[in-house]
Amino acid sequence: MLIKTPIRTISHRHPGTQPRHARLADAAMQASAIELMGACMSFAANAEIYGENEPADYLYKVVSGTVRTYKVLVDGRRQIEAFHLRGDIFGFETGDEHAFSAEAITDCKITVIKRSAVMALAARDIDVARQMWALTARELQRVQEHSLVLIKSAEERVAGFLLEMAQRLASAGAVELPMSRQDIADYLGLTIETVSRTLTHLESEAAIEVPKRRRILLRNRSALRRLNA
Amino acid sequence: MLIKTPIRTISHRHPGTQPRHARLADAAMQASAIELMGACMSFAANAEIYGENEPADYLYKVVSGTVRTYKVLVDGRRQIEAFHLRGDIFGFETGDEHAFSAEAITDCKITVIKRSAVMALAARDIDVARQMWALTARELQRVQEHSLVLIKSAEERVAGFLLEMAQRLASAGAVELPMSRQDIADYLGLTIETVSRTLTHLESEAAIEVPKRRRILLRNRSALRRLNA
DNA sequence: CGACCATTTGATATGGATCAAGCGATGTGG
DNA sequence: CCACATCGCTTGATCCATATCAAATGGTCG
Repeated sequence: MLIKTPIRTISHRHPGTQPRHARLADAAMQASAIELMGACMSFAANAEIYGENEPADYLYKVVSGTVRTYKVLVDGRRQIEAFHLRGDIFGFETGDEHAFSAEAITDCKITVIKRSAVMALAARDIDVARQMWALTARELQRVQEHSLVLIKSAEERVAGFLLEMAQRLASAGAVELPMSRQDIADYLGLTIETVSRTLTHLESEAAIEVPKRRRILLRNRSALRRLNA
Repeated sequence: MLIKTPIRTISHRHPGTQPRHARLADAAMQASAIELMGACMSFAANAEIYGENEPADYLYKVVSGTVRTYKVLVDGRRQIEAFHLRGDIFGFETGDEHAFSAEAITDCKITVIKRSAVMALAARDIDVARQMWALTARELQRVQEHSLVLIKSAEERVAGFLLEMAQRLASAGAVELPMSRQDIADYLGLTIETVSRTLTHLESEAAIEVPKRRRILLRNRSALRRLNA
């Protein structure tokens, strides 16, 4: 069970951006208060956004592009914890250090929010506190679902992944994957070879079609859903 | 990857307990406000506490005994999401339905708290809101760690499990396991045979000692920690 | 004592990892 | 514009960890 993934670390540190103070006008609306207080930053593909064990001073919201958060185990295996797409917020860890590393998969624009500002806000404004709670709860749900994936067979994992991506990318027709096969493998706890073979197999069963490597058409969703157990 | 676990469902429904209103004196202390508002109930070993998809109207705190929360996949595989020991709070799901089922592993005493009461409290008292957030965040962290377990080898999983239990049960010397081998297997995503064999193997390596089936002595923690990767 | 259930142990099968090679798209220098 | 290198991915062959099937063991409870 050894997977040696070469780790790229094109560092690209963000400075101590001072967010201007946010207005609270519309705290009930989805993450609105949080959105207002951020500073926008750009990251090139494969740039590091933050590293494991760094102080978790910021929250991040994806404006465009895709981000992976992951952990590298002592023996070099990499487990991708999540893919973060446009609109997703990530980086809110429990402790005051990041438990995962984050990297841009594609070129990204990301809103960076000082955590202490959010916390201060949450201490005064109950709606902000509840919003943060809701975000954490949703993340919990996502991780719970993902950990169910990890006990399934390769085919079930890949089918589930495709359905998840189709849903989250809200793509009519084709799913345009932003991530490499290696990323998918490390997300699903499989090897790149198994992911590749499974895709080939699903294609031979006419469940999917792969016209380009990163473009996948879901031809038979119910077959995929059936596999999804 | 088929695991057929016979599911026991000795039903034992709890009534609509009306918690008396809580005092807020000491909200800063560990879950104190929450503790005060509960009604205590008893569950026999293997009794169902709640089922998947039931309305999640209550929160639960283990006073004594051990609880498992789990999900049964369509094909009969059972994945145990968590073991809840004395002091743990469980049942706070994201939606308004339980995403998992909960059963008493041993005879249990459990404090049952009406969720709406907690929510009402949280809407007024920011400390309660933050406490709930903190609990959710801790749970998130636990699940994240558990999902890392699921990509490891059998030996790593079992070693990790023993260390986790030793820590949580805070047991000097021996770990007294409240759960069966089948429970352990379903928690670790292994079969009962593999769990058994792995324990035997760890014993033959003098990393542990198993004087009784449910009692395990950790003889060489650093060896276990090494395995834990 | 006898029956039952949980657990261990043994034999075999298999899904996915590993090792190795081939392929196709993209980019680069001549 | 084409040879050539490179990179990401696929395909093939083999191996191994863990599942599966089957049986023995031992602890518990009537």
